Amino acid sequence: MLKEFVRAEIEVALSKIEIHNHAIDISATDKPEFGDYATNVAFTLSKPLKKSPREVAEQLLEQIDIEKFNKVEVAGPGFLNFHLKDDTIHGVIRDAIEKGDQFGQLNLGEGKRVQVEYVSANPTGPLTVGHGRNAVVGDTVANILDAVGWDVTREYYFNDAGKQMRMLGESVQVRFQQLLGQSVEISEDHYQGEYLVDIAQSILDEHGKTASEKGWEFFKDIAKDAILKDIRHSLGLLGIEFDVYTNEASFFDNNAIWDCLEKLKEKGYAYEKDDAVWYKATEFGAEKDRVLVRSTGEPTYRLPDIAYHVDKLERDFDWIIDILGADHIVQTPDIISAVKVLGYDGDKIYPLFYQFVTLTSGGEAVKMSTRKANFVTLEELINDVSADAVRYFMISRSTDAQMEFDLELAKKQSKDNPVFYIQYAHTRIASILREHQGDSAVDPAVDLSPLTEPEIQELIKKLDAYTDALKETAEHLSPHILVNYAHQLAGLFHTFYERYKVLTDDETTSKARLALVKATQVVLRKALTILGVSAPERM
RNA sequence: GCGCCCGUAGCUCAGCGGACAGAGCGCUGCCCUGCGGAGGCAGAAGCCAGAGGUUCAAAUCCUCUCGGGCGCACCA
Repeated sequence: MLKEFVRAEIEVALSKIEIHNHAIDISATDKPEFGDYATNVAFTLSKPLKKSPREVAEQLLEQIDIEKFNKVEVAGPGFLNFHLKDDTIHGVIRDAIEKGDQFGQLNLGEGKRVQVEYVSANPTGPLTVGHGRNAVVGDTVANILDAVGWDVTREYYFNDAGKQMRMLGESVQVRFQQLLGQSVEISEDHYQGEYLVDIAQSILDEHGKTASEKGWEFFKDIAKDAILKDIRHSLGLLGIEFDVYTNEASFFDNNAIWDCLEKLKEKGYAYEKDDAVWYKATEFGAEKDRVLVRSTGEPTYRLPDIAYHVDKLERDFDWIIDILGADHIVQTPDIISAVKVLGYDGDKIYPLFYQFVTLTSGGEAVKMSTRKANFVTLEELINDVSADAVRYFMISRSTDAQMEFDLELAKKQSKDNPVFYIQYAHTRIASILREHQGDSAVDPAVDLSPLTEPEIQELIKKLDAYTDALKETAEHLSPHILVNYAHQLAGLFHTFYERYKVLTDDETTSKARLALVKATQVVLRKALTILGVSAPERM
């Protein structure tokens, strides 16, 4: 890495003036006259050395091995600017071609086990656009951790127990009865969606009128299976698959929830009041205590959630990441504190919150409620703008940012989606390689000295920055950092492509540029793969 | 009322302690007989919500104010 090359030289220079273990910040510069990389160490050393930043910089400059650089100079109030030698920069291309898929690998996870739980949508209806952000963020975070050396388990928590499932069963039952011509009204609490009419119809087709003698559980089971199948289909379109599905109902079946409840009572963190069982959340700073078991005897979602997290911790993960919408911020601390009360290491649980996508259509707000059935399904969106565009959109911004998504605009502009800009760069590369006898023409030992143009050197430095981008993306669990990186890389490639021909009259130049193109493909492909976006040969 | 996130170009958003603030879309004008124009180049467009503070250095950190979103269920 070029940055590390610079860092090492600064460390040597610092040690000559008896400074050790001082943090060195190096940044890529945004102006050519500032060189390739710059450091601000002179500022941070200014105080301890009791000298002005400029003086420190001058002193440090004397200790730098100038021979290893094209030029090193003090600039502005005390920046130290490094101009690299062409040969140093060219090393990046050789590295990328030689290592291929192994280029820029990091092993931050060291094979440790992480579980990423995402989507976990209730099986009460099709996935909406809102679920899409959860799904794509979760899947990409899993890809990132996988790329960076973690042993990743992707998991979907399936809420197939509780009150909402009864509502689902009853809703389908009502629809079924309506199909038989009975005058039954669907109630306010029920799920209103048309998709339940379809399910009711399929039940009628398959089981006939006799099904009317069955209870709501019968309708619930069929509906649940049909909806799960539909959810998996939608996710499949985005290339999302899970390693493990955990059913909420299993924690009822094996009594895990009641074991948890007993232990919480024993430890003094659960108590009875008004016929309900409460969790002493106030002990951990919450505003009020929370209900674990309703006065009806039915647990709230909280109790199985606690049992589920105990289950996760017993499965020996080193890290547990829950991908959650902003509406879950208040309740998550309860789960973590409860798990700690039960003797587990709750600090292993990391909730990753994302802000909501608000939907508009031609400027008009579109509300999303599965129960009221006025939603746009994820699958509709995928069909309208393509899976790649949906994935790109969902992770192109910080998870902390609320996003506005205009359906009409998205459909109209789907060709202008930035994802195609990145993919087009890859397509151009693939096309060039086709025209030039493909990979076989790329020689890692080729003479790269013709690559002196500033635009080309910018591109090479960006290739080198891949590892930094990946590291930052993984450390912050922020997919959008890698998205921005890929976009910048594609931009620099397009500039290069417009300005310089790969096939020229000069064979040395052609070979060198071909190597650059190949190196760019290696890196672009790696980034796109992690983002879950295809790297097409043709578009 | 309390908690969490956000207020940066007309719109959607990057930048989150460093040297004159960026991208995409939209707008204006250029560039295809040669590796794919889903592209490139140039331009217009910003008191980085406001006010204090910390720092050699603040869009970036702290405090307050004003806007917007999401929560604060015996729904999940």
